[in-house]
Amino acid sequence: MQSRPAEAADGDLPETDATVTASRALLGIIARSMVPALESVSLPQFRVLVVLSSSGPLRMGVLAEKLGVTISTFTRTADRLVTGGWARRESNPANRREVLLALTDAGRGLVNTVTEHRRLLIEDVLERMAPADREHLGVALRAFTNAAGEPAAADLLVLGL
Amino acid sequence: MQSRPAEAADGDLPETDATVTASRALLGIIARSMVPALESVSLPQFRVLVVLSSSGPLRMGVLAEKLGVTISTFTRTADRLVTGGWARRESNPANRREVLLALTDAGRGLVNTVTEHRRLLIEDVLERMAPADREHLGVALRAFTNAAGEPAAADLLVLGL
DNA sequence: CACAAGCATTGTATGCATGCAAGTATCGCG
DNA sequence: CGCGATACTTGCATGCATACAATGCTTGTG
Repeated sequence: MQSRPAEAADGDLPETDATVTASRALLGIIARSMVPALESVSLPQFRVLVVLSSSGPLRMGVLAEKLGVTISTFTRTADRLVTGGWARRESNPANRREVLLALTDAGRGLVNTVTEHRRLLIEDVLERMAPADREHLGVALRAFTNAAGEPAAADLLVLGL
Repeated sequence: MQSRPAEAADGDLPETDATVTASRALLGIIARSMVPALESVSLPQFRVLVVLSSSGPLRMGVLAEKLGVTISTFTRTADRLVTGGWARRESNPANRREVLLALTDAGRGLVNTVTEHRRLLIEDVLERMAPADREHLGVALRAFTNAAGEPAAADLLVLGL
């Protein structure tokens, strides 16, 4: 019934457990940082805001593609974001059949709030660590990130960021 | 437009960036590990399975409470899980107005698959790190987890685990 | 035993996400 | 200039999540 720490299988590294556990802590932080935003917009909607905030205005079709939904689906999502005041439709003067979706200040603010909140929470934890541990963590995490490679953007979007 | 690494505010620790970045890598892993499961059940449904897998059978009301939804909402969710073969309703002989929800083997298997997949992905990354970095990571992550404290179960549930 | 309290399911209704198919406006090429 | 291709939007339909109110058993207590 319980999730025992696995009977130390063959290839098991002793660090695996620590990492799995830490990932839960980190997840808790990430989740907590998103709660306020999710009271304003849905997860799929928030994903759109995140994408826009790191890319700038994009065409409807491109966004639909990035999010892995059909264009028609995305049209409604965009409708809701626009209605909510989080995003704005802009027409491209150079090609009037294209519609660009852009963040409003409110939309950008929502994403920034989450990002900053998350930073604060993480910093909070770091500040409670011994300086030596903290330094080691910095070095080791860089190595970890390196070894992990770029998380496919699509993967991250599964969970909304 | 871009998410600049913040203009090195006052209290900023140099490790914050590394941690934020690593958290993205970790999130990518977690997300990827869940993708297969999410093709079978929805996120809210998966959360139920996760809770059950670490607690054993629970009463409907308790589960609804844990998930932060009304009992009526949860009844339907349970319906879907039962229909899908992931969970089973059991009546408590000792108190026949109570209904327990329990994982089926399929349900337990689904959760285990995700957990194991996640472990594998993490181990994969760790194996690509220099042994020294890996050791440091282990030590430092334990300290991090410690400093972070137990992530409130409710927080974790926001993202489905 | 009768009745209030406890526990879950059902009826009803809303909103979001999603997709297929049809419709509309615009562009670009011949 | 006209017609096929592009880029979105709309109509229509489904499924999930959600909640409030009403209903139906069960328990426990007086």
